[in-house]
Amino acid sequence: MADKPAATAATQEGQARTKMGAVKMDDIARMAGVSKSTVSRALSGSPLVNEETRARIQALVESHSYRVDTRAQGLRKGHTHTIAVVIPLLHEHDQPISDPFFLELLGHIADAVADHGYDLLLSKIGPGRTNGMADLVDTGRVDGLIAIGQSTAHLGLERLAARGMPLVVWGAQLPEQHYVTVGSDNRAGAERAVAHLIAQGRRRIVFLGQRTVPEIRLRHEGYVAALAAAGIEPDPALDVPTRFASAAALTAMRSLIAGGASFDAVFACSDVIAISAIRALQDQGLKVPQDVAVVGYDDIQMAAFYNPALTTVRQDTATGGRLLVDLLFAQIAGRPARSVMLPTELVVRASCGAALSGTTTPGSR
Amino acid sequence: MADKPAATAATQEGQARTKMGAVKMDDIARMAGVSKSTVSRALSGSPLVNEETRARIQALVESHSYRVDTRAQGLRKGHTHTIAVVIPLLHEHDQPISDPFFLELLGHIADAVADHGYDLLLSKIGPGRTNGMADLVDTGRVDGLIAIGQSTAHLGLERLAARGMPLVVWGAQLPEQHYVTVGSDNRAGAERAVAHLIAQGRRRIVFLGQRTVPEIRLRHEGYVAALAAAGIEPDPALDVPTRFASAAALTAMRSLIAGGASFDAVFACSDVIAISAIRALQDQGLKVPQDVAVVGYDDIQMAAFYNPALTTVRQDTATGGRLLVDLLFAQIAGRPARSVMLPTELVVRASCGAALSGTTTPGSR
DNA sequence: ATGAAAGCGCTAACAA
DNA sequence: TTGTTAGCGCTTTCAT
Repeated sequence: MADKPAATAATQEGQARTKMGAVKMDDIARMAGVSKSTVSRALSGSPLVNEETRARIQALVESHSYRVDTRAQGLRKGHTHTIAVVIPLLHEHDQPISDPFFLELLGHIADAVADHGYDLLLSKIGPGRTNGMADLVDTGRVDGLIAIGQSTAHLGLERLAARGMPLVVWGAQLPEQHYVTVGSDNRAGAERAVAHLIAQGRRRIVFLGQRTVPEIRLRHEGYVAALAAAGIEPDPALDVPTRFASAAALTAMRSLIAGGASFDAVFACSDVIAISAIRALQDQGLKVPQDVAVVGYDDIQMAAFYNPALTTVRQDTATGGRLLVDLLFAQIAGRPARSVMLPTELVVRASCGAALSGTTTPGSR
Repeated sequence: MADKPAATAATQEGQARTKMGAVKMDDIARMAGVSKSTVSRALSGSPLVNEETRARIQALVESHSYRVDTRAQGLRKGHTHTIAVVIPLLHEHDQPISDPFFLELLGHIADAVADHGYDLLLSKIGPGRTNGMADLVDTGRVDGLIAIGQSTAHLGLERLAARGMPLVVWGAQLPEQHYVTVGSDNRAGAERAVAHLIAQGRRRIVFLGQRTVPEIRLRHEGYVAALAAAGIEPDPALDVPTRFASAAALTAMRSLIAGGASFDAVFACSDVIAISAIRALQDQGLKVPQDVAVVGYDDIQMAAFYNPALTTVRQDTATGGRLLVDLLFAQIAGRPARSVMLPTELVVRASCGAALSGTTTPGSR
């Protein structure tokens, strides 16, 4: 590890940097026999620079693999070319949760951000400290914020938006809300899923999810609406709160079963929760979907591969992620941005006990 | 959304910013009746500043919620206080994969980075373009790099390390390698798992994973070693390459079955792959573990909740993530850093058909 | 078509 | 203990 660099160093004649002392715009200028300003212009594609000069500069830039210092550039131009993604739920109870849904969404956001030529800062700021989010832009680290899940931060988010901070959040669209959200139609998605369960002849349907989260509250409304449409009175005993982690869901389901509750279906507020619930049911010798039908939410990749394959409400993370980013850039550019509610799709597979002839298996369609 | 800010604005007397025009250090200095330098000193906890002055400055800073501009600070001090995490596999074939293992590791890295008071830049640079990684630090965007999975970028990573760039990669420890890695003992982990399968009486064991990835190659070595120890000759027909995505694994497994291969166990190179494989087996009416025993790798949270619960080789993402970060900071500080190989643990659950009396179910221990 | 000079917001000598 | 003066590396008037 000692001589290799030296050897390489001897190769290039200019040898800009061996380890430190990166080449700067001034250096390129000197070598090209022009001024800093000209180099700057050449690099930013200004038309007021001689083609020949530009070529000479380009060559130098290449051969020395010079890159403009974005930090200095940003300081001068007043922006950062990076946006932050904040995932409150990433640190539920100081333990990273690992819901695949987040990574899927994050992946799409990363793509979209990169397409705009921006960098992405991932922040672990919790929902409690929205001023932490504000700092991110106040200290000139990012140009805007994307929050995934409003969680309990609603008020804080309102404050940020009121301050004119570029901000888009993935989550529920609340009444009287002043910040921009992108999210699926939680109410309709849940209603549709529960209606489907009812159509299968299920009547005692468990609601598995924590209603303190705005999106979950909307899903609960959909649940209630579907029941109402069928003339069913919601039973409080079947309203089971649980966090998004597998273990929490398992525990919740187990104690429901232990409590002797009677039910024939479960509407779980995420696929991860659904999977844990199924596990708990099977452990007790209950068959899914025969004894208990289960529907999840999200349609994470693994949903199709579980056994039984999971019926679930698909959230379109691809267009969601892109929209999140587009709306943020609109705000940064000073253009108006309006909240968007994405339609959901009920993906019927085996776990809900629907027309088994049509069981959707991955790859089979 | 129009009058709220105005109302709030009237509340605070100083009213630093309504929307733009963030307050700067100069402003605080003027208000405090001191110079910029004094403010700078006060804020950085310098001992050469009068306590009373410091208090006055602090008060102003609070009331105007002033934050120093990290971009300017970094420009001056020569660092960025942010490090980049590059996940090559995040964009296999232009499609984001969503292996929970990555999120778990990423979460721990995020924690550790935050503990150091640094920011985390998430980059989608692919394994092919390691010069893209170099740019990240050359353009002054980050102080160092963490690559998750060396994938096919080995040579590029070597070059970066040779240039003296702070870099740590999660992956396999290759011979003659000049960059620092953190990773589990892939060879031993795989060997142990396969040996366990053999101990259950299985002899025809499928290897499910792509050997072009260094870590997978090591796992294959372990697989071969375990077979050899039992006097079993590896059958090339049972060496099934597959990418990390669920769909790819499903396809691979299906065509193996369709090809009429005979086998009684599967060693899958990730839990996601294992789950898809089980799905494929069950679709064909094969029982797991009775007909085919399956072992996975990673021990993602969901492994315990699958049906059957997955026997798997646990990789300790918590200490892995922390180590990755610690070693990177060591390099940044100019301290020496040595590669670390983490021990793995075989977590025996139902899918491998081991002593079923002891089936490990989540929460039951 | 190019150069000189003035900053972007901050820190770090060097003085006082 | 505090202020003054230079920059960090770049962009951008304003001249030429």
